[in-house]
Amino acid sequence: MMQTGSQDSVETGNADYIRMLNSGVVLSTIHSHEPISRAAIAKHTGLSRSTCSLIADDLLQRNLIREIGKDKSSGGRRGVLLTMNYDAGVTVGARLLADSVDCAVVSLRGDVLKHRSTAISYHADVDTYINVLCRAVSETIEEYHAVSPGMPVFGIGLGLSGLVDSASGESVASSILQWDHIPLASRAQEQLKLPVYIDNDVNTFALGELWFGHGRGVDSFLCVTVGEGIGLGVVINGAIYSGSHHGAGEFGHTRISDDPQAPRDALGIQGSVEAFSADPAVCAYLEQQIRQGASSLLEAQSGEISIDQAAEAARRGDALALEAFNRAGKYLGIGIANLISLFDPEMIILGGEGCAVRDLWQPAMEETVREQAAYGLHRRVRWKSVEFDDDLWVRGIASLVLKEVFEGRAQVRD
Amino acid sequence: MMQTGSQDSVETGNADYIRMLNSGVVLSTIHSHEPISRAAIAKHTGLSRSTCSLIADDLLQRNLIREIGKDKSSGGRRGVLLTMNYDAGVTVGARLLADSVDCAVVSLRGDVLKHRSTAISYHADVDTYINVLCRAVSETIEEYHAVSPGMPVFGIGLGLSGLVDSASGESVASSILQWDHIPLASRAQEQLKLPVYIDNDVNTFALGELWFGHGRGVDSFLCVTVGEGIGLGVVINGAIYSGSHHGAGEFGHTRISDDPQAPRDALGIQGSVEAFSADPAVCAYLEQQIRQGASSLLEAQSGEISIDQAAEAARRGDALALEAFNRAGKYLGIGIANLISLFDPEMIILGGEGCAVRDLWQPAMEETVREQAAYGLHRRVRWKSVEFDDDLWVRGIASLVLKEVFEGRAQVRD
DNA sequence: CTTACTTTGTTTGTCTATCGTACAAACTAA
DNA sequence: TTAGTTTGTACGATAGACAAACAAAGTAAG
Repeated sequence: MMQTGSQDSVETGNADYIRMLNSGVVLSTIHSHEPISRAAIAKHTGLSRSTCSLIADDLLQRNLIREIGKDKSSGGRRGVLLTMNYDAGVTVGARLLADSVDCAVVSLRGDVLKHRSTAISYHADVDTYINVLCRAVSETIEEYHAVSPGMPVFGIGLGLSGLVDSASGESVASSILQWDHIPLASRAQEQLKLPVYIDNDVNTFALGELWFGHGRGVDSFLCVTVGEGIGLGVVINGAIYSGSHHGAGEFGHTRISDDPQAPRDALGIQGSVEAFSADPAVCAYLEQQIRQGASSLLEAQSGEISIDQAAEAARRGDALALEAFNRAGKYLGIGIANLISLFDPEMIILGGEGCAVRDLWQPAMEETVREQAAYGLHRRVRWKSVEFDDDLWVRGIASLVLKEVFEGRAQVRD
Repeated sequence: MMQTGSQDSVETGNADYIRMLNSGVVLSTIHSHEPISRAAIAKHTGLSRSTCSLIADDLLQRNLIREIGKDKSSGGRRGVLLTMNYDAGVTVGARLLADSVDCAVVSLRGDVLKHRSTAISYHADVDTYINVLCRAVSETIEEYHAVSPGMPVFGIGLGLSGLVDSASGESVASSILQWDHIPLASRAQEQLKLPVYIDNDVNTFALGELWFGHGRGVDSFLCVTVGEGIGLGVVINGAIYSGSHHGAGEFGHTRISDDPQAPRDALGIQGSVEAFSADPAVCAYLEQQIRQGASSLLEAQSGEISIDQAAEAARRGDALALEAFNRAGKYLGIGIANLISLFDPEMIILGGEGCAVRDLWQPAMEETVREQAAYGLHRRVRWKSVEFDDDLWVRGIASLVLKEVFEGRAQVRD
């Protein structure tokens, strides 16, 4: 044999494949309907009772699920209830930020068991950053193991902003960390001696919602995050969509204004959603208005205004601050209405740091969406929002590992 | 049995499913690499030679493929070459427009064999429209059968603008035909006694490109059509994406301007791509500028200006007309740059009636995209465009039927 | 022309996963 | 106690994929 041939990357089926497929279906049915009996799984999935039994036995042997007591009777023999085996081990999620690493141990239930933040000097070089990152992860695991000794760790998830090639484990481009084609996953894996998975942080946020949050059982939805930037995680057919070059979901950099005076975002793009509605944009707008003589509680402020100060002023009734948040909401609404027109999602989930002040911008956002969405599609969208919580970020990132575990690729010891 | 149970719509696998899957893979390998031998198919797909042989025999028996002579020898026994059996039958595609029906017989190769347009009185009621439509289809088939008697017709595809539920065969909402929840497919099927499939016309355009055009073998791409409106067909993972409520791809109605003076589109949305860049928008802009006293070759024009007149003036060097097309291109560029940021497609295909004057707006469009796309993602997009041709629309619509045939759901007689 | 070597397509036997049916166990209600 | 349900398992049938063996058909060298 000279060469294996040019193997197109098409998915073909065989007995193994079909078992993997059905196994995954059974597992996710248990995950989303637990506790549930074998017979009920059969009804839900359309698989035969015998097949479900065989698969369940297999999952029990692999220690991925557990039997816990019996169901109520529905007229006959009581079913044996199955649940995920959430105590089989834990996962780790770490969020890579410009000046710190947020690291957490997360249970298979999605509970954050240990969470710590480690400072990193701004613009540290790549080697230093990776070293500090790995030490932070190791120490977090050690601290956790001091309390729960011997608990297996399935793997480490890393989340960062920018373009990330999750398949190859490479950070392709990151505006915050200034990284360019860094083989992050393999380098971290070398040091940590555990499987490492990486992805864009907004994608992982969406993944967390898909596994644990509002997105459970929802086929396609969008996660819009508001904060330092504006992010978008796209879930289509129950899977993250990241485009052909890992660049899908750059919602913050889409333009919604043709005004030559419009502000610019971090990438220098003018009139983008981020340039109007991200936290820094709100602050910059306020500073500019005050410089131009607008009256506000904040004008006493010397120099830069923080988003917290702006929110406080707005809550005290400051007209200028209220208008600044309104404006942000309005432009975010234009962008989100565009998303609805393009993706027609089943659900939109709002998240991110900016949700802490959601009450200040959401009304304006919703009004704009109502005015603008084509064919009234916005009325069919289910809206959800998550209270801001750092745990949600790391939980989502840890879900990267979870996906491997639950899809049967990770081996679970006793 | 009280009820069948709540059958989630998850895809489970069994022996039939896997054969269908592999059959489809083999067929599409033949389609994209024909003529090709059984052994070469095995190399391409990763399936074993014996499986490929069995599947090929099955396809031969079902008359979907043919053996045509032998391959050149590559050192040993010569392989038997297989191709699609393009002569097994034909399909029909009909495009439903406000005042006419475009109907064509299309070969399995994608060639348009017979094409005719039938006028329909503007705003005819639903019953009348469907009757005229069905008669137009029947007559087109008859005319074709007069030349090629006895050729089997696999089915009819119908394409129309607006929201279309292709699964249930319902036209949910159509701004052009003023239809609301019309069970179009079943009603046409009753009269025509042939399987009828329907979808949004831009989706079918994309489908045509996926099967026959630039999209062959491309995993995810976007089709942007410019004309009376601005449309978008989204292909993700080799399949049309139409959203949760059939509303995905309403690109024309996304907003790219916050100017309170911005024009409105057919749905009344202000500052949308369609309001700036569709053909009527270009004409309206010209008329407005002339009313305001701008000088132009077109000012002699009494009343309305057509897009053809505008194009002619531009080609003669008329500064105002040139600027009008430039402006349309610039705004389309903003919209397309947004699409790149959101979808990160492998390829973008430009089509539609407006492509007849593409030279007048494309440079401005491309320049805007270059300036604006985040992370330079636009450089990785492959650009294609199709010369405007009415045949492309009906070919795409007929592909709806083709999909059924090639995926093995339609039965092929001898 | 003969021989050695390749490649293709088919045949055969083995393996595995699903499914339907049958059946025992477990439970309810009359 | 009995009749009827529901659950979980066991067993045989079926179907698909695959590997290995094999015959057919070709090439190339001597």
